[in-house]
Amino acid sequence: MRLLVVEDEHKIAAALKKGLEQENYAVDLAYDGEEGYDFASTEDYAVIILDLMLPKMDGVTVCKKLREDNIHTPILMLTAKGELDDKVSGLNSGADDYLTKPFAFAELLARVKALTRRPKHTTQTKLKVADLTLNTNNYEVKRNAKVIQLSKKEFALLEYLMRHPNTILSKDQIIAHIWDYEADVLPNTVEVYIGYLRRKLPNLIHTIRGFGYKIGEAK
Amino acid sequence: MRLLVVEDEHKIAAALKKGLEQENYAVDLAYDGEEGYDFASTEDYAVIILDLMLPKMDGVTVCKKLREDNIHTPILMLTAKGELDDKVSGLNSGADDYLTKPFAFAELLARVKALTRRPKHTTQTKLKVADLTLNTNNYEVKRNAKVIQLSKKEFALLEYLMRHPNTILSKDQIIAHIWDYEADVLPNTVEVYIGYLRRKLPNLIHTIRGFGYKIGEAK
DNA sequence: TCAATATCTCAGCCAATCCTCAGCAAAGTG
DNA sequence: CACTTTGCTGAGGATTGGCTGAGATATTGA
Repeated sequence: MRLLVVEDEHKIAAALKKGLEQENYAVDLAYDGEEGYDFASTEDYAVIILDLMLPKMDGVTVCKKLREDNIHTPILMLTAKGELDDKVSGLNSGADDYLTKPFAFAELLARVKALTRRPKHTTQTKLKVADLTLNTNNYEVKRNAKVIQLSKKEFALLEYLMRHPNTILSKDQIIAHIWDYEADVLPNTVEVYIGYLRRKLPNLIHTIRGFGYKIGEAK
Repeated sequence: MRLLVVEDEHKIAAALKKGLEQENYAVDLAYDGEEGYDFASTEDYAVIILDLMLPKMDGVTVCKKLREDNIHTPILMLTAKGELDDKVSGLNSGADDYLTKPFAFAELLARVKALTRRPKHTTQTKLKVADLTLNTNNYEVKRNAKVIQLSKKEFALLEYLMRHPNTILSKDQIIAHIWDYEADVLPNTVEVYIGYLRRKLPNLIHTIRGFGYKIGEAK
């Protein structure tokens, strides 16, 4: 599935491209409004991720022009913090959803998935690994019918692990996925959260020294 | 595929050129920022490998100027250790990825491949030799469906051997590829690691006395 | 507002891993 | 065979990676 990211901050653009490609999307980048508009009106995208503040042509204008051209590709608008009015104008201009910076990548991914409208059975909302289930609709984690209480971060980490079974996820990947791009947390923080999860869910998360972590049945 | 390396330390520049050429890239070298900028804006490269600290014009400036000229060639920025802020400024200036010195050549190669975005099926992630498979996605090594545990260095060495089947790799080549250029390890270290691998994976790695090692079926 | 909870860092510990060394084995040479 | 060169391997010290308890700071909720 092909996505367009229109974002002038290269750091963010590069991070999104990398993350989305890991999730098997094909990603095109545009660095200003005009370029974004050109791409969007030439190519056929599943979703357009569009920053609000852009050089040459701002997001709202891009959005409006596309809608005038009868291009109804779903648009996810990125707005800087505190620009609440912009949210409104973003939605009025024809955007389908918005996200406030700084956001965690996992957050963006969830919205993109919602917009691609993969019917429910494709976007897994009930994840299962061994005797553990995680429901992303009601944020409930159960092990053998017993509910486990998790904090927000613990839940996000567990969800990420469970969405990538049989995959080793490095601490850096985990940080890039769970924390927002301004956060700058230490790898040790991941170790600590893995520790928390293991206390509540023993024998499920495995360390692969030098590489990262992996979830799965006891070996 | 043509690459540009902009690096003032001749030792590193030469090592990169040599290694990349062995991987069938054509490599141009530039030794300062101005020269690098000239090359980059004249020729057409698949990726630009750009040191941050450079005489005449630093990497960030080169990067910014190129982007202003609307040259969006993927840039891999090399930053010295401990210059964490530089990472940020590197990405903000328009670089697509960065690598902290000192790095192992294998590391750089992986990033270059990621940036040229040879789609997944072109960059082999599942290597196979005889009854042995190595998966670079989940770092899993299997022999006849049986998982073999390897340390990081062991894995890197095995991957290098498997990526060059029917090729004799000398100890020096192995050192240049797996260890970073500051490491300066003895050839004997390679012998030791070959020994470790042989213990875990008997009858696969062959010594060609005087030349090096080669992986393959028992002869 | 105050207490409970959550987030994140830090320092110290332990164990796996890395790498060197020295002695031995095997191969090559006259 | 004697001698040299090259490779192999067990032992062990140094280094690194990962885990955890303690605590400082931020956030939430009564």
